[in-house]
Amino acid sequence: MATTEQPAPANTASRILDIAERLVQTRGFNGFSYADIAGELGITKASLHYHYPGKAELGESLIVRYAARFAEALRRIDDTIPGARDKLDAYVGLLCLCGILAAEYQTLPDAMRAAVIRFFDDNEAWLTNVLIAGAQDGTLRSHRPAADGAKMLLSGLEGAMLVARPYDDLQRFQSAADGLIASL
Amino acid sequence: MATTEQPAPANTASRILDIAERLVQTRGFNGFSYADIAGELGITKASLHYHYPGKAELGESLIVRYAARFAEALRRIDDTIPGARDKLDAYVGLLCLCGILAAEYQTLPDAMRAAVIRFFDDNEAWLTNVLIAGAQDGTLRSHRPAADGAKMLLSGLEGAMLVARPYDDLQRFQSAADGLIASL
DNA sequence: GTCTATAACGAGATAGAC
DNA sequence: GTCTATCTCGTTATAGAC
Repeated sequence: MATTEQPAPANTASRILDIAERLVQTRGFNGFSYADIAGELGITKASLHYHYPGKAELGESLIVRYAARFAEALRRIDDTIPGARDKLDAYVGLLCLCGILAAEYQTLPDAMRAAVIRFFDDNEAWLTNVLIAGAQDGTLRSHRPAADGAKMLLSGLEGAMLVARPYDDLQRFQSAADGLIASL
Repeated sequence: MATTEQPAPANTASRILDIAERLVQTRGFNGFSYADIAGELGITKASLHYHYPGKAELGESLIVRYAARFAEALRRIDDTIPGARDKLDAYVGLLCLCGILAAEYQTLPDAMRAAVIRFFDDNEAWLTNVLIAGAQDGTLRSHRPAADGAKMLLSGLEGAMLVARPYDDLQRFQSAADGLIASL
């Protein structure tokens, strides 16, 4: 039964995060307000404060959830994709939220700053492992230490997202990303 | 006479831009207010509106001046540095303002958006020329079309600035930049 | 060219009823 | 859990005196 089953409508708290996440990615953390979320969700600003006492807590929950999902996605890549190069291709499709938060870093609440740093550190560690594995099995050239390559790759991909943003051009991002990976 | 000559104290209008430029680079365009500038300059917020009617006009003047200075610096590089690789090293030292504006793009006044796009386009054109020259005289490898290399280099450098920001680590940026250029 | 004073608005946030 | 009502603050901006 229940042949017309819909995906369970998420509870309010997570729907708030869904909307906030989209707004952060397009306008930055300082570029949206409680009013934006409330309007879109059809409830009042006051109700938002029931779920998240303040915008800092909302932002922290946001980035914690994002980091957890990201870590899970990385695990899935590790479990299902063998080749280093293919792993990197899959990785490119994940990256999103933290670039814009890096740009806003100086104006973010403390808890969010720490989470942003942690996110980059985790990404770098994961990338380093992939580059090491790729160098060992010969699928990637290794002209430099894997840790340096990981830093450059992360920087390059975040930058490609950043620059592609004004052009509103996903293709621009994808080809820059492809070029970066091809150079490894 | 005038042995103790100081650099002529800039007029108010340009001192406003000086302060605003520094604030944009650290906090983003939406991360500072007229009050910040007024406080630092020792005048009132109202006086700022005499020089720049609104924040959008201030932002536009800011980026126009920045782009002009940047173009002049590029000309100087072209005039004084022969090698493609050395040109790129000098270029890395210039880059600064526009990365953070790219991140904020969706929330910028229209006039600023256009200027941001123009800035990236100009940079890409200049880089493309340098890469072509370097390929012709053999000082740079040319594994891909110069225009693609220019896009990747610009993205990579802006990204390196972006990611280095939370770590407050100029060395991190410099080594990423060196690595990018070395890969050419 | 700079000031005081104030307008007009939007932001995040709180109290208390339902 | 959501509402109405209100508060406080910071923001951009304007009017008009000096």
